[in-house]
Amino acid sequence: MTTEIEARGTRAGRFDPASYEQRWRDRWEADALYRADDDDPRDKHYLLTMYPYPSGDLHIGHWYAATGPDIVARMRRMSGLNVMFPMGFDSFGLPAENAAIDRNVHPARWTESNIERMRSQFRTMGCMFDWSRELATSDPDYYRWTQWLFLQLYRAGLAYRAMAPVDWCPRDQVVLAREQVEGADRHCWRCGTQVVKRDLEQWFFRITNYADELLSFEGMDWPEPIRLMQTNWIGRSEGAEIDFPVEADAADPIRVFTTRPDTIFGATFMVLAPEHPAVAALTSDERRADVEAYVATARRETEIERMSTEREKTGVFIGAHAVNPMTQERIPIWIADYVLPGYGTGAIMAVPAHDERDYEFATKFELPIRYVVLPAGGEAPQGEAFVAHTDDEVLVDSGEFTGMAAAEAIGAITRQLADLGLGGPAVTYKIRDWLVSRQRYWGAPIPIVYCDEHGAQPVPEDQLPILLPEDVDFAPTGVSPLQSHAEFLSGTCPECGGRARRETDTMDTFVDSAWYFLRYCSPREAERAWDPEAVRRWMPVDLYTGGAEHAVLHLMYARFMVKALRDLGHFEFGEPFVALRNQGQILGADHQRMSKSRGNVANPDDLVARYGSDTVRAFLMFIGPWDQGGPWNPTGIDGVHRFLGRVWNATQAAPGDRGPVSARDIPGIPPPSLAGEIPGSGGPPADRVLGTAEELERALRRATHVTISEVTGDYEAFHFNTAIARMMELTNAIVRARESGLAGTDAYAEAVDRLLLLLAPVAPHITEELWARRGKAYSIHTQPWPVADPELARAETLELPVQVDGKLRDRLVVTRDTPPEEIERLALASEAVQRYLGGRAPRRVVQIPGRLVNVVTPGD
RNA sequence: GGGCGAGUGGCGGAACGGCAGACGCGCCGGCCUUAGGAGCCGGUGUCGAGAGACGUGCGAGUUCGAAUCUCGCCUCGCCCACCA
Repeated sequence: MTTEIEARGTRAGRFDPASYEQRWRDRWEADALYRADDDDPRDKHYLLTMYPYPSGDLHIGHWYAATGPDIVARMRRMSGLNVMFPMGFDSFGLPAENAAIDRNVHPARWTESNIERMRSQFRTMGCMFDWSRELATSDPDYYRWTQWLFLQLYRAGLAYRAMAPVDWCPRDQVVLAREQVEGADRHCWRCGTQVVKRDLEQWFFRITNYADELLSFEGMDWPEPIRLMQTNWIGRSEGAEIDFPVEADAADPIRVFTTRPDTIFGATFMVLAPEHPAVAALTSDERRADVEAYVATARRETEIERMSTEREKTGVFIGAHAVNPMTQERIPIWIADYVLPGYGTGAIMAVPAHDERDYEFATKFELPIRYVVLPAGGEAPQGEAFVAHTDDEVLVDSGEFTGMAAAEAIGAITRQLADLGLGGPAVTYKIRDWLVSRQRYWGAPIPIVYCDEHGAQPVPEDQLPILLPEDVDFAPTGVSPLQSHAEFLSGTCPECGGRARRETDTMDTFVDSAWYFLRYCSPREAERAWDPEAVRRWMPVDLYTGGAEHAVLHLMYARFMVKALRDLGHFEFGEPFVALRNQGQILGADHQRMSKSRGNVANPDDLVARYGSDTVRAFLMFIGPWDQGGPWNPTGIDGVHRFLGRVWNATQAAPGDRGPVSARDIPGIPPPSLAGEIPGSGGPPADRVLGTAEELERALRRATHVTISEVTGDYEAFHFNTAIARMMELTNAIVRARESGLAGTDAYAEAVDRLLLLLAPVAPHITEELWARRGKAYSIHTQPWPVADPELARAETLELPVQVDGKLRDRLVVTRDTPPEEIERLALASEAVQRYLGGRAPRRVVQIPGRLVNVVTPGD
């Protein structure tokens, strides 16, 4: 059902989106209007928006996310670029398997039907997706190459297998990557269940090799918050590794990592992680029972309990001593779970005077606290650690280094330790290698077999893909359903040709998405993952858009993958995404994240059926800044629909159509009461004054060219809401112009044509329809982008605000070339200004040319 | 606890250090109508009859001039969180 907007005073047809939207989409499809041609001579432009998981239905958030980049893609194409804007589906993943368990439908069938539904919903949006490049990661033609990629990384030593304590989701029965464990309570990113630790043999990608390179964002136009999050996640710390000799005979020294080697004279004890390999050997007989009990407790604890800062420090003395290499002092060795096994060396020198955690521990267990760094001339604080790290700290009580500035001492002490062969400068990172094994069915099988004789062996590339069998049992048992599939399990060792057992884990779906942008370049390539020529042509992605929630997941994995493949010689570039923009998230009406379980998912289908696709697109882009998002509220969509209705009417005015006249509301025409007059001198009422026809046309052209300039800038900056506001203003000006009898003039035609071109990226259907109705050549979407003429955009008169002491008191209308002395004279002559000046001379008159005048009174 | 970001009418939101509230919703009044839940026209920050005064979370500061810059505080959101 369509709202009718009466076409007053015109012979235009009804504004009825249902009558043309589908028709134009069919035409674009038939003409392959949006297909990106590899051989196009124009400059390439690769614009990508993150592909969705095929969850079932396209919701309002998908529309919101896709419309923004679609607008930019369309504008850039009209600006003369050969734009590729592909779309596909991230179709491996757990929900498909859960659907299989819950509803007894095979994941493949469930995924296929979801893709089909979402593809058709996507098409109603009227985006310029190049569907000829569509891909789905669960397609064997795709995951064959995901497996191939695994083998490339394996051969390069970037994929390895290790026993590791891993985060395990007890509900989804699957291992998670560190990046997939969220929040203070350490819950699963997917289902929210608290994770537990498990020791398992797992496959890892060596992303830590690229930690330093991933810290560099040089030449990348990425949002600052994303860069910060990645930087913090990588967590580079510079400091020193220091060996502490152990008293026991024949024991190796214990190596610690510290960022504050300048505090070593205050190291009064050592703490090892309970898991530290030296613990068992160093523990004295009389302490062994306590130590073993503590280690066992620590092992049983969940990550949550262990990581809590609130919790009181615990630990035990292991009955051994080390020697502080600087003081030669004998210091006790403790174990405590606040020292983490996976970071640094898993052991610390404890400096309670200068570390809050060590301070708390020392206080509880009555260990000595010695201040060795203090503010210049300051005193040791009472009852707390001194952790500040500023420029004016000096060492005290530190032997030969006493009196040295702390910043300097860091280097000096590290050097001396290095000279003594007791360590040296070191760098550590928080980031861990990427755990890619998943004990699940619906993913790309890891292409490895295990031979009794030859161990883990890569599957030869010519045997790819390793296909997922269809006939499996989907009960969630904690092991992959593939483990009970005899036929799948049996493989052949490439070394000896003997029987080998297949790896049954599949790959994290983030492996799939770490390279899909490469596949889009040559999606039908049968013999290779990609055609190097096509990748050279299209990559890197010029502009990538998507949600900020992928800051440390997908976006970092994709960067890693590209750097690894570059180093393997597959291409030259080292970054996949030159520019990145994040859309905000559309929340449910209840301000919560939209989810089926909350029942707050807004579906656009009803709105599209009622208002048409263009109105929904324009409304979504109008509600606020695109990068901000917000709770979904369809109130106000009528206003946007009305706007398109006014466009419909205004653009179809026949010569001679006119209505009541009001020059007042055309932007650029100053209120006539002020024009050319001394302010305050009065004049005829605004709404009865007419400009001449020539003046009205000039004003309309000015409005047109100002709008071209502003809308172009707004689109480039992703400020779609203000761009639409500007087009609403131009539309209102055109409606007024028609009422003034301008329909049929060149200025009117120019305004209408430019408005349609500017609006085309936001509302592709109505603009195509109106373009055709105006007898213009198909398609509006291949027309050149309008360019503003600065000469026409410039107003010949200026309206200057006149302030007194910074407060607006009057306005001055002057011609552009009025000299400053004249402006000052007019300002001072103003009645309002005189009132505030009270006969006194101004202390000062500030003029910002073309902006305003501020008269400063002498004051009291 | 740390880092980042945001607080503007009844609502969504505008505003290179220079006219606060663009544009739209809603509301009020009018027109047109058998009718109006359509459409069109006008009004709409708050207080005040008015002139005018006051207004961008709170408090200071810089400036001729601050929603915008600086400092402190409050509230909300996101990310990280015993990372030595």
